[in-house]
Amino acid sequence: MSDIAKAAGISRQAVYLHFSTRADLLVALTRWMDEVNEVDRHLAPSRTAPDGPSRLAAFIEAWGSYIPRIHGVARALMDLYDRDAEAREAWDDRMAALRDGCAAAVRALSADGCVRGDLSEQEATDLLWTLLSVRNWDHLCRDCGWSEEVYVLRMQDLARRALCD
Amino acid sequence: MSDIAKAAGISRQAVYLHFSTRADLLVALTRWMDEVNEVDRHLAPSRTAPDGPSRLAAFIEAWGSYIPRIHGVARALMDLYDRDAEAREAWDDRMAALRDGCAAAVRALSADGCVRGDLSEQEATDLLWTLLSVRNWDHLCRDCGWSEEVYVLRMQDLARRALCD
DNA sequence: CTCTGAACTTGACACCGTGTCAAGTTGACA
DNA sequence: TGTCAACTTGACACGGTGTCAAGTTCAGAG
Repeated sequence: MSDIAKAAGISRQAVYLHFSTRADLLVALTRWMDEVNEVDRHLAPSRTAPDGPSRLAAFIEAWGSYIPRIHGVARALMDLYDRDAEAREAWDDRMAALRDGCAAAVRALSADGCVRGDLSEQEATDLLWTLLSVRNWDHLCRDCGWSEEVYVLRMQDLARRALCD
Repeated sequence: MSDIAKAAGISRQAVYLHFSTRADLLVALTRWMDEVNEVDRHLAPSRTAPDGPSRLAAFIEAWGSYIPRIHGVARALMDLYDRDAEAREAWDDRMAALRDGCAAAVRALSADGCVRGDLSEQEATDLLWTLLSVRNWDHLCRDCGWSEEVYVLRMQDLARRALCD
């Protein structure tokens, strides 16, 4: 909070005039970032994709270009996850939104008959949701040094292999 | 530290007679758990597997039965990661060990000519390493409610699909 | 049997970060 | 000119980590 106040050029106490707690600030920040980043506009190509596989690819493409922009806040939010109920709620809410996207992609695949027979829609969604986690992006792009482009390409490929016959 | 002292039936200060910091304690705990869990013995079936694919499967099997036992400590160590250099070192060390296992599995696959042509050995290792992360286990087995058996089966399948033609 | 030293005790204290509170300042604008 | 919101300084409580000092307990070596 001191650092934030310093960066904003106000006193530490003044920050509390706007956000009641550190978690509250982070939550407001996520909301603001969603607005600024125009999530819906980025997701449009995914929703209008002609078939299951291209919808999956477009979704991963959108997600892959979104993560780097929210990454810092996401990390801070994850850090608070175990210690603050509001932060947990905010994070769970964002992750639920991601899961919805995954579920929609899986349904589109399923409608095209592309999903493996031995995988329930739920399991397929779980799997995709896990593959696309922020942690995995972090691991591949930060720890392993993959570029964002390579991440998207490899993840598109991986998801298709994981979910389709 | 208070909780640990209470659980051990000694005073909080006495804990510091044995472990200089919280991180030091966690690091010692990981070492001790590795001994108790006989990591090497569990990894033996993987090392003696007749071919690449079965080595991969055996490795994932071993890892999948190992994670639940270290999970609590792993979480605590991950939590300290950003705040304590020693904890970071300990965690990185364990993850490097996991990566070695992944690299060995990839080499075994490669020797059998099973690895996809468009994937370098390093990329394949990165991918497997990411798939097998503790976070992913957490996500699938805790958040998604997969059983440990299902995790192993699905992950074996996923890894094969991800790495092989 | 006594002395020593290791393991432990109690009871302080410093430091840091979060969050709270009170009293005073500044400046726009009705 | 007076009011109100945004801000200031300066204090404080609380919880967690880590430190320090002084005293206790007890097994075992001499």
